[in-house]
Amino acid sequence: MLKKERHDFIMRQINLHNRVLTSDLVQLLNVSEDTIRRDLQELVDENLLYKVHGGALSKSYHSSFDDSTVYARDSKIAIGKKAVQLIKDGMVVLTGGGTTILEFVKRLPQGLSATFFTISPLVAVELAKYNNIEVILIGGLFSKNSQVTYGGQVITQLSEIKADLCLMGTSAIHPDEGLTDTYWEINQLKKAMLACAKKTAVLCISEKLDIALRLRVCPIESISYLITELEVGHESLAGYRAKELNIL
Amino acid sequence: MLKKERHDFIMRQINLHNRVLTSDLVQLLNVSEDTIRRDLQELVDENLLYKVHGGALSKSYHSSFDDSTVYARDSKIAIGKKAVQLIKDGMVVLTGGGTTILEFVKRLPQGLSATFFTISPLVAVELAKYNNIEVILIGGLFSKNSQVTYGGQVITQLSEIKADLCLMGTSAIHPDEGLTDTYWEINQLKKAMLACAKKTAVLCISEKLDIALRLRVCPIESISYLITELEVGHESLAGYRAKELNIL
DNA sequence: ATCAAAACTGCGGTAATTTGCGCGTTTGAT
DNA sequence: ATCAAACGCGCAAATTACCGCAGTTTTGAT
Repeated sequence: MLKKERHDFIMRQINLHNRVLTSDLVQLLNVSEDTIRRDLQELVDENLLYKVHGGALSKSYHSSFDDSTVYARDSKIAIGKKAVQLIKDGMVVLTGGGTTILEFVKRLPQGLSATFFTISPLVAVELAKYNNIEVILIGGLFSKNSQVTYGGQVITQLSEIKADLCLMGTSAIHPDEGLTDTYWEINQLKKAMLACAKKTAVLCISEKLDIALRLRVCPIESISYLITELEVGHESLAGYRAKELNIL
Repeated sequence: MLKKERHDFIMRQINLHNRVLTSDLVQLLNVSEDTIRRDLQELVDENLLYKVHGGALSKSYHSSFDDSTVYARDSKIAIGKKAVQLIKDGMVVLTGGGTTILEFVKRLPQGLSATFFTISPLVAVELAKYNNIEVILIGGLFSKNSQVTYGGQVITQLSEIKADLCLMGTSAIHPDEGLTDTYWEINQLKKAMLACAKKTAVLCISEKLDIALRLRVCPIESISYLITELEVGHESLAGYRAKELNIL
């Protein structure tokens, strides 16, 4: 393999995953560590990436402030990490959109082999960074507010899917009222998503607990897992524990 | 064997494999290394390939790996501005993906009222910033390389659309060979896109001119507009002017 | 057809690039 | 504090690139 090809390969990995480990590159490209280190140094000289102990990082990754402006990001990261535990090799997963789901996707293990359906373009782009994940983006009208696809076409396509697990963010959850939402279309969408998955996990930062909105998506019993940033035994979750859904 | 024959042979290898090793060419063509090196140098002078230590790489191959900093961004912005002129209120537009298309979208007038179909999640997200544009994202398998949806489902959905204009980026364009591409799936996709639009505009930075890859998408006659960053009268476009497509 | 100029090719010698390895140093986690 | 992993530096071997030269072929004009 020519040096230029290695450089291109490395840059591709960087653009795809925002980071790369020296040891991984050694295996993937089948050259010595020294060569990789020299390659990385040359790419640094060309101002194309940052080098760190153990590998390299994307330049744009650091300069993009997108992440830091995410509301309650720490909570969402914690939720994302917990949600990752539910994912096993070979699973068919359906996800919604939203910043919480996005944090979850970013924390999936590199080698994971699975199939993901999603209605969120941003989630799809993030999922595409994993080599062994097949990504199917469900198309339809694109919602400017929620940044997900919706409408009849989406619901029709959902009805043809059978997923092992559905992961969705939430607008509001309440022990008695269950999942609720404000917009009719989103409401319909969530119902369709629930219907096509064996199990459903709801990702929910604690401040959205105990709230009920106008439109009912489903009763609390339809949910398999509730994932918040709180400890499992936290008192705020008492009302949900009584409903015998799994709390993570 | 004549020099011209060697050059053709080398270019064929390049278009086929995107790369070629000097040592291989020495064996295949049964000439000295110096001759090969001189051949490669001449092809570089003709702007047909990149020479690297140990061999040469295809130009289009190289540009298909976009750097994190958008490659040739200024050119793409210029192309985007020209493409905007083709868009009128009420139009139904179909777009592909890629950084050039993205620059085009960013330069649409704010008040524009139109319907956009797209196979690119990133384009969809960008289009969603316009209040009066209806965005329909065409769903399907998501390509990790091209960052667009593809596959049978996409093609089926495309067949149900009738668009006024199709805007697509390009891997390579050639006066005689027309539009060509390297990947089968993308090739099929582009054919389907062409088929469902009344007119097609190809957005193409000048360095992708006069290149032919393995798979044929369509002859030059199927294209309505060719948009490059060059002036309309630029000499590089002479071969295309003869084909009576509109050059912007 | 003939001859000179230009182009092409291979060869020898030299310079530059690339790569892997050894080895002492630095780094980061426990 | 300690230790393994990661790092950087210099060196040597191998490969590749470059330069000038000479022999051969092609070109083009008479």
